[in-house]
Amino acid sequence: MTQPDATSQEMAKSYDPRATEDRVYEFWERRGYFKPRPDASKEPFCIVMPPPNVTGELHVGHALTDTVEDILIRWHRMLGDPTLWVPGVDHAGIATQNVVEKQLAKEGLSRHDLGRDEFEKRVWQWVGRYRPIIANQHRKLGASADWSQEVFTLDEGPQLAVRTAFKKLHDDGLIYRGERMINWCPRCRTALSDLEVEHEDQPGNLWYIRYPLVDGSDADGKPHTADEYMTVATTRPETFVGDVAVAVNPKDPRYADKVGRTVLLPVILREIPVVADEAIEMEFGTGTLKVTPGHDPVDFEIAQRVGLPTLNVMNLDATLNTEAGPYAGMDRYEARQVIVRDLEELGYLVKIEPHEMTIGVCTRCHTVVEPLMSWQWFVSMSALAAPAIDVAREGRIAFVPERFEHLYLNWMENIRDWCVSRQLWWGHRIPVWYSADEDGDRMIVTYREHVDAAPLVGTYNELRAQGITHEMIVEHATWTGIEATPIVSIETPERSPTGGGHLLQETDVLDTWFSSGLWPFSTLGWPNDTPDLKRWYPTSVMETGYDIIFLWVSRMIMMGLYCTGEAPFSTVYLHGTVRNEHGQRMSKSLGTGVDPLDVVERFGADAMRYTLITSSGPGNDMRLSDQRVEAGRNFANKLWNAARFVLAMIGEGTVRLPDRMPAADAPLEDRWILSRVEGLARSVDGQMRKFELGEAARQVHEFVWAEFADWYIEIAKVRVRGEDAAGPSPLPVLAYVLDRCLRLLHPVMPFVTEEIWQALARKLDGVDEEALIVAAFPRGESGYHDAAAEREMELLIDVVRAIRNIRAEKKVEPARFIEAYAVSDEQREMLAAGARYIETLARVKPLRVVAAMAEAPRDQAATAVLEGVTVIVPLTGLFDLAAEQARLQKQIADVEAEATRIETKLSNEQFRSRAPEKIIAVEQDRLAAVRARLDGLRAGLAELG
RNA sequence: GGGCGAUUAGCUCAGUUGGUUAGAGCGUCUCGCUUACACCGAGAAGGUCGCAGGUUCGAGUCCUGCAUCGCCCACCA
Repeated sequence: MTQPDATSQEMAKSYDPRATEDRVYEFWERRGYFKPRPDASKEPFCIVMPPPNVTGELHVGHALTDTVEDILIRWHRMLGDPTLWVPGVDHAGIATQNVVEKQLAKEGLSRHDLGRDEFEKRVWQWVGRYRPIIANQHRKLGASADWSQEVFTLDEGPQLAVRTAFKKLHDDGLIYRGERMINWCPRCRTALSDLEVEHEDQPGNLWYIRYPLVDGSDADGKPHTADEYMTVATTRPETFVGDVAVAVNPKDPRYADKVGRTVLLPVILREIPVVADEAIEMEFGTGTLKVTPGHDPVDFEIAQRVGLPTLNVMNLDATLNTEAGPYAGMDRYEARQVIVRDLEELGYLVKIEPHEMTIGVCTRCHTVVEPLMSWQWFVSMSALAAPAIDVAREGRIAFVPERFEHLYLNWMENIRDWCVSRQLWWGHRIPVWYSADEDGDRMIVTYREHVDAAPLVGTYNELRAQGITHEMIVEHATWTGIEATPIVSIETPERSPTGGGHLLQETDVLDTWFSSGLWPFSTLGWPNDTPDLKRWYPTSVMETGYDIIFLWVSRMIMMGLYCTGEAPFSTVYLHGTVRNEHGQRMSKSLGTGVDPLDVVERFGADAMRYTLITSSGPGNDMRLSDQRVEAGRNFANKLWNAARFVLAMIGEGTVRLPDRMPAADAPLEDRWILSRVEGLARSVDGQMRKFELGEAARQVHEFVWAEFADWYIEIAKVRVRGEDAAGPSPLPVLAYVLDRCLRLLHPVMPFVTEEIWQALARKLDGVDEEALIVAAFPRGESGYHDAAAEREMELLIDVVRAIRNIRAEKKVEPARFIEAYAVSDEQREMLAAGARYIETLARVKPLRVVAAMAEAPRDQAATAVLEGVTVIVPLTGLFDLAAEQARLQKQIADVEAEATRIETKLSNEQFRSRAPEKIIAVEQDRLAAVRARLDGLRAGLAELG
């Protein structure tokens, strides 16, 4: 077998990710390991990657996504499941349009200067630049995705999927066009869905304005105002020009006699009625609401209930329109100032109170959003939501962590229709056409040939009558077929069904999340019944951040069920938000971001992956700091050096791995480490199945460092170097355990493990796998479990620790060998066998294993009492009687407290009668052990005098 | 106004069905350049598990209330 041109050279003293990662990745990719390997007998495992926006480079949130998904993918690949990870990129309509517009602005251009076609070309150039950058970044992170399957949301396939889904929804009556109150971003100049509006708390004012009540009319027919007023409280005085009524609560006695009368709007001099509606809170302000149905959703509803007209007083750029009389043309905030000033001058402003309020802003540009009436396309949600609620309730889709299911259900149960049309140029153009020949008078066209020229607005026929050709309209205009009949078609129609040939495609595009909702199956070929779709759909796991459950996850579930009849995935795994070390959200503009590639450059991808996956539990936010990544890097280095040692031991030869349970007379430490690594594999398997990926990684870390490196390797050194190297070689076990560790760790730290494994595998007999990435993942089914070995070894370790502890406390020079005794009856044989390890590891020479205290010197000796063994360390010259007494007394106090605790528990009748027998037995055993230790400690103290 | 999460060692976090004396990393202290690793090794110190009740033989873990912080949802102008 070949290897990744890798470790033919000597292993460096410390692991260098930069010298490894790109080469190893290239090896995997060249060998085609990322492509699924078919195995009809196994259940396929498929993840479709959440497509990052083409707006720019990956941030650390993407690194977490890649890490989690790559761990799952690599794990399943190693389990032998046919495994596919589909990568992709999102066109991100509004976001990408904004970045490209910003770029244009630097050249002093707007998109209108270029025109729609040219602008789209510019965006495609942007895409062409960033797609490879993004793909390369995924590679740097180690993502083992099948790059031959990479999809862009504006590729042919997804385009067809979008048109097909739109058509199906429309034909089923689930997409409709209508004039509704929507969120409008005056800067992006487009409608937004409710989810694209962020709510911010802002200090504002409550302006109290009084409207004079009308009392009959003057001789000239103009309304005559009485010296009575209705005072309203508003946060938006500028909208008073759009008021159509003043509303009070029908139960409010203060205003009962006013309902039915009219008031006169100052300045505008429009007479509007006083109406009653339950929605008015009597306690708020004056209990009187000015009703502005054109610019407030609550007011709109009131107007609908009471039967009042809607008045739009704003242009799409948030300046006031001609309805605003003297204020026409002013920006909304300028108008606010002028209007407040005017009202004050005219004596209509009663007072101003500071008032905290929440305000909606555009997610993309943070401009304050304007609620206004507009013709848009909507998806009717309730019918789509019902089955999507069922799949979660019935457990056909599982949420990890579970708590997010409630969040999902709560939102789904209160779902509202989705405004899907966007007045943008970048995106999936709505597959709707209007027939100019037939509906020319029912289409409003906005024609603009030059940017600086004011647009011409009229019906299609009116513009044609002015000499503007159909082609010019197609090129330079936007239009909306307000009352025209939409022709919905998957393919571009040649002519309308009734014959008209001048067709104009709807100029709006779809919300980016519309195509995102189709992602799990549009990437696999839907609507065509492709082999990929058959094989991989429904997918296995959808992994993404909990912050887009509504925006994305819910829509995939609804659209998946609707379009394919199946839930698009069986598990939703949600990760948290990665913050910087100060707990701040990452933000490019605030400069609080962490560049994942920079972290990879400094510490290596493995270190970052280990850190990301172990830094918090599933669904929880985390903080990423250099300090933590350093720990990950250190771990990679530790593993590297452990491997370096093992490989050096093996030298030029090869090793045959153990293939059966070690015999009972095999060395204790062999039986111990084999049992431990077996238990580790079983535990990791369990954690992985529960999606506790971080816990799995931590466990391997703990094992590699604190058991394999600290103890087994140290003991193996003694075995290999001792003069009595006649015993069995530790090499097979050393190699075997290292191999297990590499396999278990590979999904988390793929680079360093593959690099080491390639070097190791060449020295192993009986390994027929060609690369770790496709090697079998251990599941702890080798049958090496040995509880007795684990217990005995633990005791041996405790003996070493006890001696080290005494040495440190008594300040014995580190290099000096001292004499020590291990007194034990039952464990004599085991201690004798392990004596040479204890001697080396604790710097003891000699260790005398004796059966009774009488055989050990008691004068000027420190004592440590363990379970079944007492350690005696003679300290002639270094001994301090008082210190030793104090040491023993402290230990006695601790152990006595423990004994008392257990005694109390065991003498409790309730405990004895109600606790399970197993627990009682455990407590009894513990008490016996603690008492034995206590006896030993007391005897030791007594002997000191 | 609802909902969710967090609160465990100086710091950042684990602790997944309730059951030994609650763990890790980093930091701190004392030693040690011992031929895998100073990105290391040995030893140590450090925690009333936010507060108050409750359930239980037994609670960091379950229940109730409260506090602080954070997030999400929501039409009080």
